[in-house]
Amino acid sequence: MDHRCDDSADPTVATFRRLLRTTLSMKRALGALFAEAGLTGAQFHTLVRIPDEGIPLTRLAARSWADPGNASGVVDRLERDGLVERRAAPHDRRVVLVHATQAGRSVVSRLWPEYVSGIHRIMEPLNAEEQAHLNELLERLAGREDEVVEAIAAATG
Amino acid sequence: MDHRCDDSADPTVATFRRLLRTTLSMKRALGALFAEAGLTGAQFHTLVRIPDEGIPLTRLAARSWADPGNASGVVDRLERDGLVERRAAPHDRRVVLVHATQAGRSVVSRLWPEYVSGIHRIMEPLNAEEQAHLNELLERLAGREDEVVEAIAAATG
DNA sequence: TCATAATATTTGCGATCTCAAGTTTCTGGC
DNA sequence: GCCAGAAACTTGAGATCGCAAATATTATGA
Repeated sequence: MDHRCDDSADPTVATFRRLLRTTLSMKRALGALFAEAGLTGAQFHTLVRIPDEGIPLTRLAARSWADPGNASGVVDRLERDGLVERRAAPHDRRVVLVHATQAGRSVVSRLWPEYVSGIHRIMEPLNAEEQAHLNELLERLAGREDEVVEAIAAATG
Repeated sequence: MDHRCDDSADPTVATFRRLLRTTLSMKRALGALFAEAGLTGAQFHTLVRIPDEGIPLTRLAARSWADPGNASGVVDRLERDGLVERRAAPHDRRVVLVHATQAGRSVVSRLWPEYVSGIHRIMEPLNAEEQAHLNELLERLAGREDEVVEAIAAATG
C-alpha cells in the first residue's frame, strides 16, 4: 500500500509527520532527566503546575493538558510517593485541593534547572530568532482541535 | 512554586511547551477520525506502514517510531481484528513478517483520503511556504535525541 | 421546597508506551 | 563442529492516556 499512501508525496503530510516525530524524540530525551529523579514526565509536569496555595484537581488537569480521570491517577502516584497531598476545600465539598508537600517542592526545585538546561540543549540548533518564528508558526496551528474534530464529524457522520 | 518555575519567563521553554501542546492537540483531533473506523492512532499508523510484501516486525516498529515490544502488542490487536497476519520468514526463523490482509488494506484505503484532508485542515493556517519553513526548523531540531540523553547522563551521573 | 441540571472526582476498561528479562534462532571465530 | 554473542520477538510490570459510567455535592428553577 506504499504506492497508494505515500505521505512523502504530500509536503503538508510530511511536515505533519515531522512534527509528530520531532516532538516524540524530544519527549524521550527529557524522559531520561525525570527518570533520574524517580519521576515520569507526566508526574513532573503535573507537580510543576501546582501553585503554593493548592489547586482543584480539575484545574490542575487543565493546566497539564490532561483528562481529569487521568490526572487523578497521576496524583494518586505522586501522593503515594509523598510529593503531594489531597486536602478538602472549605467552600465546596466536591473539590479536592492538591498541594505539594515539602518533598515535592524540593524535587521540583532540584530538577527545574536541569529541565530548563535540557530544553535549551534540545532547542540549541535554532537561534533566538528562529525559535521565535517557530513559536509563532505553532501558535497559529494551535487551538484548531475543536474545529478539526467538528469537520471530521461532519464529513464522516 | 510558580514564582520559581515560571516557564513563560524563558522564551525557549515557552516555545518547547507550545510544541508539545500543539502536537498533542493535533493528535487528539485526528483521533476522532480513527475512532470512527474502530482504530486507534497507533493502529492506523502501524497499518499504513506495512508494505505489500510484508515487513519484519522490528523494522515495522522502527518505521512507526515504536519500541519492538510495543509494536508487538499493536500487531496483536490488529491481528485479532483480522487486519493483519503474521507469517514466517523463509530465510530466518527468528523473523516474523507482518502482512496486511485484504480487510486491512481496504480500511487503509478508505481512511487515507480523510486522513490527508484532516491533516490539511489542521495545517490550513499556514501557507505552503510557511509549512516548508516549519518543516525545515523541525528537521534541524530532530535527531538530537541521543546527544541530549547523553548530555543529561553526563551532567547528572 | 423539591426535583433537576450542572459540577468535581473517582473508578474501570482497553490501549499505548518504555523498559527489562526471557526464548528462540542465527553468526562469527576458534 | 562448537560455543559465545548478537539479533528478532515475546512477555510482563508500571505508568499514561482517553473515555464513559458512577458518586457526591452544589446550584437552579418551577
